[in-house]
Amino acid sequence: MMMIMSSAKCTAQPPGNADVKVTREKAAQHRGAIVKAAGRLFRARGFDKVGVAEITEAAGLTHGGFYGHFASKDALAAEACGLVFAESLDKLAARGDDEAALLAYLENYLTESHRERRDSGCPMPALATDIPRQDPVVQKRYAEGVAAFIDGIAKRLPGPIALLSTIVGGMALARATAKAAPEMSAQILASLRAQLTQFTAPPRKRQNG
Amino acid sequence: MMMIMSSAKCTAQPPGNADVKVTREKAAQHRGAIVKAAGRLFRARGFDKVGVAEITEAAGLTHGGFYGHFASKDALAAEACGLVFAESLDKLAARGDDEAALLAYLENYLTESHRERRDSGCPMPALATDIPRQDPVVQKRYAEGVAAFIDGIAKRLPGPIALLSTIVGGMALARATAKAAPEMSAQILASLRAQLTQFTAPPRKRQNG
DNA sequence: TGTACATCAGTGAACGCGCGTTCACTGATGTAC
DNA sequence: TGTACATCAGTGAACGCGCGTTCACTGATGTAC
Repeated sequence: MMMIMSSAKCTAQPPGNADVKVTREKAAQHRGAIVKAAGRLFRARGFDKVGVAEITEAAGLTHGGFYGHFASKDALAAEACGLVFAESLDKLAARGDDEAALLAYLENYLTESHRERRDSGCPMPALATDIPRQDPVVQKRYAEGVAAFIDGIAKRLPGPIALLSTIVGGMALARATAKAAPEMSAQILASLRAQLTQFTAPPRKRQNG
Repeated sequence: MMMIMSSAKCTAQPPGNADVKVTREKAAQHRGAIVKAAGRLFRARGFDKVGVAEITEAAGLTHGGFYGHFASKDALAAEACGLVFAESLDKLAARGDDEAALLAYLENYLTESHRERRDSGCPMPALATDIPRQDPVVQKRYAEGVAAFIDGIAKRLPGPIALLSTIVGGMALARATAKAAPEMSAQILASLRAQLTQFTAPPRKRQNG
């Protein structure tokens, strides 16, 4: 209204960034950066509260190119889910194959530090209640991750399912109550840490799961 | 384009339902129906995946009148959170005050039936990972509910925090893996049910939480 | 090695949709007389 | 008890916003010769 302009696009100025195309190697790095950013953001806030634009921006890109890398947001979610489980399993593996290694892992798991780093922490309590509503491929990746954790624990201690349920539920509850009832939240973690030794006791009657 | 009509509203026909106003008692029932429907829908799909329109429709109303009952969707979420915890605590209380009552409650808790009835089941595994991102009042109601459950368990058995963490985490994991790995999901619940007797064993060394 | 051109990774505007919230309006309720 | 009117619970259209996805376009990459 103020300025009379043709409706043709303004072609005088280049569109901001000069590097619109990039090496294939660089493109692969971009793809990896998107998956990594998605892994952090999805854990931090859940699949549905993080947009494609925010993920690509966190990876240093714009959202338009996203669908050159992934068929859909769900496809990215599945890949990110696989990645974060693989990373978490690596953390456990890096500590060793024996009972002491697992206990060290669990001591670290049940801390306020882990509670606050939801974006880089264990994907199981971070994503658990979102999963049933996600794409089947995401659910598959999650279930594979849970199975791998059960196996990983079983290798080091008997009764892996009870142990996994306890730490996942404890962390979820500690996070859910951290702001409104910080003392109870800390008490949940402290209580579970103190009971870790019970899992190392020799098997009593049966050791299901 | 096809029909020439004035832009004035069509006043010839009454707007559908004749009963636009209603008894105060009826209005209070409507309010209760909204909270109840919200309690079910929020548990089933999470706070952010359920809209105000869907909730009011489930209560037999339209969305326009919602803000005559509640200041915001968050305010409803807080009230619904309080309601579903109160209902769940009542279910435990209804079974009695002793250890056997709690075990009966837990046996029922750790079932596929409860797993599938997320909308009417325990709010803790249904809402856990959503809570840290919700309104502070919602977080407060949730934390109060968790505290009440810990107290309710402690009244009947020692070690309430480990027990609560186990069942909440186990149910969350069972639900998250139910579709992609149904056998593992069932195994999680079966394993935890089988281990319930361990919680009744006389205290060994310490009984934190 | 040098050149000409096709490819294609990335950009940014745009689309359609659903959401939380607002608002003018309706007409039965409930009250003042 | 009867009447006249103010109240207010509920309706449905509309608003602004953010989202997932699409698309015309850009220009460096990488290849054919």
